[in-house]
Amino acid sequence: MRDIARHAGVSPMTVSRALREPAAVSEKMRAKVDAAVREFGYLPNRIAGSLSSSRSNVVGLIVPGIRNSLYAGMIQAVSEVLRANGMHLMIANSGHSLEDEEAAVAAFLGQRVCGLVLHNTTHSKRTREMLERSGVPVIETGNLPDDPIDMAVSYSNFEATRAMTLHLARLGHRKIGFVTLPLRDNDRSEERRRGYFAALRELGLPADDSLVLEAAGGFSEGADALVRLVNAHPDLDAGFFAGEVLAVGALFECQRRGWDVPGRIAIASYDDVDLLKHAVPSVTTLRIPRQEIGRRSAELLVQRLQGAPAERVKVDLGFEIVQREST
Amino acid sequence: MRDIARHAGVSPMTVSRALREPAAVSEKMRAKVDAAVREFGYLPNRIAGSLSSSRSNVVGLIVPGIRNSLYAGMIQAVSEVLRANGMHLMIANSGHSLEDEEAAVAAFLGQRVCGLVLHNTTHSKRTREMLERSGVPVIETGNLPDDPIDMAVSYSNFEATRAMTLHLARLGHRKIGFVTLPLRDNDRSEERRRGYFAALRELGLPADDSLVLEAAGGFSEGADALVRLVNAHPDLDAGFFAGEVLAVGALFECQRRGWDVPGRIAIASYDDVDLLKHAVPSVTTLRIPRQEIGRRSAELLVQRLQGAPAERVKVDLGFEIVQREST
DNA sequence: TTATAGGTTGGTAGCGATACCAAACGAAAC
DNA sequence: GTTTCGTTTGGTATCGCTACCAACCTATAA
Repeated sequence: MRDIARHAGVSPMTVSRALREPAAVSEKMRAKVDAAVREFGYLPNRIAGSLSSSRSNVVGLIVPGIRNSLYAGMIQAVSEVLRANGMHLMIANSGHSLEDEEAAVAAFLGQRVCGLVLHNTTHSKRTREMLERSGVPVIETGNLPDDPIDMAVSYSNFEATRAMTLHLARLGHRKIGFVTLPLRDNDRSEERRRGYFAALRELGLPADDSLVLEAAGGFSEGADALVRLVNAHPDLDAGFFAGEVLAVGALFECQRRGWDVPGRIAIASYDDVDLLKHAVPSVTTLRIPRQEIGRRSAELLVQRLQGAPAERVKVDLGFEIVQREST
Repeated sequence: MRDIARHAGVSPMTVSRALREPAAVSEKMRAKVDAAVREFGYLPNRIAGSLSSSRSNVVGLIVPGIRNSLYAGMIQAVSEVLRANGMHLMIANSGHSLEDEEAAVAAFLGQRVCGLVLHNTTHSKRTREMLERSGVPVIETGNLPDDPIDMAVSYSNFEATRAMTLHLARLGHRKIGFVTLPLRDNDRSEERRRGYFAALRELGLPADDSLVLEAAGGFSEGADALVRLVNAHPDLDAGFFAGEVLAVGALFECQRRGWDVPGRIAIASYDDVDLLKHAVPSVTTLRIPRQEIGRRSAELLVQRLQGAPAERVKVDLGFEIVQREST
């Protein structure tokens, strides 16, 4: 920057200003600076800028698994909002482990991110301490926390699962199996299980533990879970899968066995991905506004950074049941 | 850090060393520092560290679309290798536009990333200039570039498409349609198209332009493309889709119309995602080592940062044909 | 003409770490 | 006891930028 200033015949201060708030600098100066910047292809060092101003323009995002296409829409939305505001995104993987989350939070705070989005609402003690002490705006998402650290943007896993279970009963299904993703260290899965049982109780249906199966999230696991459920309960008339891959895996299994869906068994899924809409038959599911969650999260962060008061915000973006051919 | 030093009764220099290279500090000092660090929950400011040492531990990754699950495996692999080496990942979206890529590169260089991975091998003039001048290690991927900026890790889109087309012919298919993703600003798509025609020429089959259809990457677009191809060429006996979503969209369309696959028409896809393996029938496809590409890219960057000589490396990780039920 | 204000420009002092060299220390050799 | 060498510790300058305030314009009003 010193060089640019020299070559433009102005002070470094003027260069800095011309780049950050062009309006505060006379047209003549701005032209000189711009010319020199272009000539030398100068790129301001944001590291130095951040250190000096103790402001940064990087937001950290921690997701349980980058690989999971579920988060892709949310990540994209966050990324877009940030970019529109001249900010950047760093991503880390917590792999469903609270320790890894803690490490990622520490690393991000060390990088002095200006905001954090955590796809998780239960944290280790040290994670909460670090976050609270840092004063960095935090968004929690993935579930609606009882005691948010700062801000939360999500939907209720409990209500969503409950609603779909009631929906299946309304369609006449009496024996509804539920296949959940692993429950360990995962409050979302736990909430969903609770929602399922709450619905059964309301319906006066027997809340049989053997109707719930835990499965890792692959196609074969979905197929396998379906088969095990049907073997244990030959009168099963609906399967509700807490993940689109599980559901489609089960659907494929039905195709292989020649079982009519929904004639022999109905299949319902979680999350509205394109695949479910185009599958044959198309699959009934819960639409979770993933992108909207990402968008709102980023917007709340941006607002806070632009001076909005630091108040605990809790946004429930809801969900929707999408009835299709499979139920 | 000054505070920590005071409370530990040592100099700031010793704190800095105790944190970065514990071996260079006596046990006594290290213990004092560690105690103070723990007591105050001190997190070193990496921004200041980077500025001072003019080293950073952040790698930038630019992909055409975060949303596309294709890149997810690669991103995950990059992320894991970096984390294992104490580094971090920033992600940006180029949305298939060279201007957006240029903006992202400028932003990342401004952030003084220590390495860059670009999922693209054609760039704007200014992008190349910036990268070359910056001296930052760069990996290009997604295709094998003729004139790499620095390092390249990929496979050959041309060879892969050619090989699958030859494979379909070997299975007895004579009239093979090809559905490509949009060609604009996308050298990968262009290479694939070339590979397809090269195979037809080798086979002595007529290279009919109307056998190639351009389609955006959705399920309906795949279904639609299949229908249009069959209408134009009633004797079409195979469809090769340059994207798994397109292929499965076409497969679903066959199911809806009751067309036997591969009896009435064979379907081949690009990229080996789980969906293709579990679909009914399972789909023949090209296995592209996406994860391996991510892993190698990150490893090459890490090696370079650890002092490996700055030589132009070009790694071809190849591909594999996965023959399944659909052909 | 001088005072006053508003708008620009420049100088100086950090931001919080690390690089580099000098000082202090301790152990081994004489 | 002194010298010497190697290791550990500390001081100072600096990384490249921005915050803050002082100095300087130019124009308008008194």
